[in-house]
Amino acid sequence: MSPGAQEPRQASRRITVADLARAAGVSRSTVSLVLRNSPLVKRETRHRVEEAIERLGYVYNRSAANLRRQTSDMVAMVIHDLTNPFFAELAVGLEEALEAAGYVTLMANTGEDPERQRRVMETMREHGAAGFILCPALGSETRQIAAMTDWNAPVIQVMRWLPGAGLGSVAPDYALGARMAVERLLALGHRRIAFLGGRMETIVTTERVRGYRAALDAAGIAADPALIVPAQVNRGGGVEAVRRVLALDRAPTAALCFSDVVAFGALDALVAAGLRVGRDFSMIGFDDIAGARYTLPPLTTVAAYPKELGRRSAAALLRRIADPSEAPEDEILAPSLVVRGTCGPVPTGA
Amino acid sequence: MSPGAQEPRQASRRITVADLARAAGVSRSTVSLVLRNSPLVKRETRHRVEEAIERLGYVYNRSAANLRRQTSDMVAMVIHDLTNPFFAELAVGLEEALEAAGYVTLMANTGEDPERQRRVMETMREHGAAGFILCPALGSETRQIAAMTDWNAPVIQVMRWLPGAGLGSVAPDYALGARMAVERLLALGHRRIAFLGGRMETIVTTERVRGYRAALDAAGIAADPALIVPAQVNRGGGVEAVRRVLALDRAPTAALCFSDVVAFGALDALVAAGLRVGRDFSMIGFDDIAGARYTLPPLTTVAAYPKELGRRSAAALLRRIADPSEAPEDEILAPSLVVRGTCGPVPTGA
DNA sequence: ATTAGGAATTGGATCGATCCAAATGAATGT
DNA sequence: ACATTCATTTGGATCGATCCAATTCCTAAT
Repeated sequence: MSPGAQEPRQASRRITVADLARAAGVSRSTVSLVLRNSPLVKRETRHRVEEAIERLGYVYNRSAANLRRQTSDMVAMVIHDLTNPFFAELAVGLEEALEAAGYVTLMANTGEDPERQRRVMETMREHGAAGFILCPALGSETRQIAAMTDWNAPVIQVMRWLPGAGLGSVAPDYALGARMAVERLLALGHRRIAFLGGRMETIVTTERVRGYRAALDAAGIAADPALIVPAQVNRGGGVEAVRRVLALDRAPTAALCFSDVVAFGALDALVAAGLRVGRDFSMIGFDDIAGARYTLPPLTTVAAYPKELGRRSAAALLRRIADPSEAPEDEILAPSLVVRGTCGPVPTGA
Repeated sequence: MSPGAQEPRQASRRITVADLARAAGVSRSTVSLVLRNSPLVKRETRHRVEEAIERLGYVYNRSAANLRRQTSDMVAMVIHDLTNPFFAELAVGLEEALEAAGYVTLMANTGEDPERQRRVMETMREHGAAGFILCPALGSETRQIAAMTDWNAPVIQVMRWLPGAGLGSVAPDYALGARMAVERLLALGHRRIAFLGGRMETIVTTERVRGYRAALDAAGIAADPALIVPAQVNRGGGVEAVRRVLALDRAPTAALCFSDVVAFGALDALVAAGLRVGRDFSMIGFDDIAGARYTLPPLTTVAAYPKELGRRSAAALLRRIADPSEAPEDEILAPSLVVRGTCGPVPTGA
């Protein structure tokens, strides 16, 4: 290529309905009807317009259409941590359902920063998002979130929720899930059962601990505070928490982990300590993320169905968009216990 | 609440610049100047308008503004698998950088479906996305992707790329990373080194295998085809691949895994087989995702810096948006080897 | 030939903000 | 008092598609 022969980008004017109208010899109105698949247009006219669309390489402008129609086909998804596999799966289920319904997804990751959360939600509002799926960042102020009720776009909280925000939510029954898990361990004869990982500032943790306590209570066992070990919600947290409880005078024989990811770390730490998981020590995770079935032994866990949760929240949001007068609902999904290989009867020595 | 007392949602008309103008006793133009922080408006006028904004609860309409200005502040991010932690981290870095630059992110997960990919990209185009970040689904047709060059919005491919699409890309130097890893293993005395996981249909895999081969070649070692074991890119794949190579007549003493996630599974399988990783068997992962530092022993791996990759691709895209005449570039990031605990000298018995 | 009725099409106004050229206001200099 | 300059402000047109009421075109019935 000769020097300076840089092809200047042809800044050709955008093709609009007016251009199509001219090319097809009809009015803008007719073109618009064709674009929206109206049955009003004569077959032959439709063909002429479609031919023009093809020939001129027309691209429909959704923003312009939405402006005029006073509608929106964008939904905002505001998540606090997409690198958490649970949320990633949720996000995928959500996006899939929204796409199928003809919506596009505006995504933002807040990284647990309430200020960033406020900012991105404001921006998305200015973009005219038809609705919001929100997993609130830690430290979100109820007052601020509750103020969204008069944003005239519905909001659904997922996974976490702010009590009293009055917005509607979709989440698993954490307490029930934890209770089911602990009951299983109790049935296997375990009496010293730990709760590993999680942060007591989050409702997700407090709910799970509540279920854990309820199961012990029901069995007439006093919960030992030393066996409740909050820790980071990642592999490191699991390793750390296991080390902590194994150092105890009377170590537990079983544990419910805050999440599968924590359980992964816990598993590693137990193996490193020379314990055979499923025989010397029993363990249950929470979430049933995709990786859970591949640990060795495969992880017994409380399935929270993240993808399904995403689909449900999409459905709930779309319902509210379709009929805004409908009152916000709190949808609670029943978890189930997926029994794999990490649990066994309490060791005789213990 | 008495029956039928359902508060009808106040469908109050949207507040517009015209309303503000009326309320503040100025023209629409002046209001618009205030909204855009123009230095032209007198301080006192600005205050009056700002007061009106506050009082009426005005919400800026970005779509309308973008329509008139013939610009867009939306960027499309089309990813094939968000549940892969590597991509999740990449997505987070990307979104963070875009948000900081004042853009919002349109997100879609294609789940490796080229047809869905085509569909969502078309939709995002109709929404007027200013640019595209694309991690192409397996089986994407080069022809179709290459056609995006005249979409008049820049496209950057991340992680994967279609050779000859002429679009620009950002990716780590996979071959170099693999080569570095294998060279390390060679330096430790290993001679039978496996490559575990990956799918030969993806360029990511072929590039990594290329680097693996190059290192062996340079050391004068003939690559044994039996030691190259493609497998699913998840924990299960790692477990499977390890089982396969351990069953070999002459099992390897070390392995480079396609990714960290594969390495997680491989680690489990090695431990289950009674091998002490880092002593009896050496292993290197690829990616350095957040979980890599928490395995036991901590995983030695090739760092590909997913978050940084996200930031880089955002930067590259923004550059191209700012100056579309700039030619597409292929940006290749140097990986580095993060040495942790999974490698050691070749066992004497071997 | 005329009319009625449905099918198909259309022009002009509209959604909300911005651009542009032009007008107004205030302040200074002669 | 008048011209000149600079700082502010402004109406009307515009971005691209859609709505609406009204019109034109057909076909069939009288």
